[in-house]
Amino acid sequence: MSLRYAILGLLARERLTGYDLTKRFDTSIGFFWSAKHSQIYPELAALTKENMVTFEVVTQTSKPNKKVYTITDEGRSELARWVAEPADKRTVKDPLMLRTWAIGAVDPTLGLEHLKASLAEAEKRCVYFAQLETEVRQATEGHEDEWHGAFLALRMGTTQASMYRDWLRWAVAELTQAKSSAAAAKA
Amino acid sequence: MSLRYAILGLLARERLTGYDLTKRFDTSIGFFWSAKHSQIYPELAALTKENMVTFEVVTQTSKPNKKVYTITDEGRSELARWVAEPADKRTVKDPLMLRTWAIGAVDPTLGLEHLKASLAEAEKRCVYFAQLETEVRQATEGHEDEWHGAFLALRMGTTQASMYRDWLRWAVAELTQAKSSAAAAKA
DNA sequence: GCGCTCATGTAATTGGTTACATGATTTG
DNA sequence: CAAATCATGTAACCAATTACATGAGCGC
Repeated sequence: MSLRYAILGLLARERLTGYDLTKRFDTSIGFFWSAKHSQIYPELAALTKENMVTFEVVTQTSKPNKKVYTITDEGRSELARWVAEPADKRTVKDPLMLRTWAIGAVDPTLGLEHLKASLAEAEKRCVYFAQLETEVRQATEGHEDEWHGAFLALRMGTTQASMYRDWLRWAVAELTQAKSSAAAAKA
Repeated sequence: MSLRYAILGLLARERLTGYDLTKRFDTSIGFFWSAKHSQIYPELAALTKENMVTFEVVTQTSKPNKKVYTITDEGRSELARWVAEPADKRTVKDPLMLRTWAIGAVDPTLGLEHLKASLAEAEKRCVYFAQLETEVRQATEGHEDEWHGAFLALRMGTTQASMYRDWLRWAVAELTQAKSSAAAAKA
């Protein structure tokens, strides 16, 4: 039941289409909440039925028509009510960590290439978050209060990304060393 | 389909019951993979049918009987095959971050108490991970190779926990300050 | 011509949580 | 005497992913 609040939270700041929302869940806020379009469209329909949001159809010529959603007062107060509630525990599903955890049980040198690939992605992610942070900061100048929570969350994203990158660097170095010393032991 | 590999990974190191596995998912490896007993028992039944694991019934007097599961050679090679595959992206669902992100859109001072409560939990988590790391390190002395991956993963857990705690400390300080300056502006 | 972006939806399936069900033993 | 621990399972429900479906315009 949190997806609807994620949507309301986004719509409380901007008027967006289902397609826009999907992109947000895929990029910026994706590091703490994600969803696919197949989940978003039905939820928007439900929110419309409950008068939490309304939409306006915008006809376009060179692109498909779209529905631009706006949060209602009712939606806004429902969001406020929810924000004040205690939060559930966070859940993480990290397949890379699961694999890393298991490698020792099988072959300590396995999967090093995949780890390197993940490191490359993690580096990109760091750059992305650094950019995002400065962008958002500039775009919201003069409205710091309103965006305070968003900054706090973004900071977490940036920190998390660089921590993950650092871990990967270290893990790659560790396993590379383990591999070479294993090779030396054989020779 | 990753749950089965999480189970196989655990069973590759120890012989465990469904109950034991549930506890593992709830504590140690819970920070990168979690599951409830209602998901674990059926999966163990499926793995047994596919000859990935076998079990032995241990009759107990003062406690209910239990089934101790052992990984088979087939299970072990299936695990090895899976470890070498590229990993899916990790997904995070963090309701606290979602709420924090939204607070500015409503009332920047809302939910501070919950954040403080989360901080208290985060502090405990840090202590727990620090303990776990030294425990595992001692328990596995002389088998460092076999446990290398587990250490790498554990390190991530410890780092993540302290990063999360640091963020919460900072966020609490930020919001406390914002609250007091808002009160001063009114007076 | 091939794939990408924009744009919205539904259907089928898998993954995961909550609740139901039972019961002896230990600890506060 | 109430609550937690040990121990296993099923059923109902909700959440989420993958696949199905459509279609115009744009860049390479």
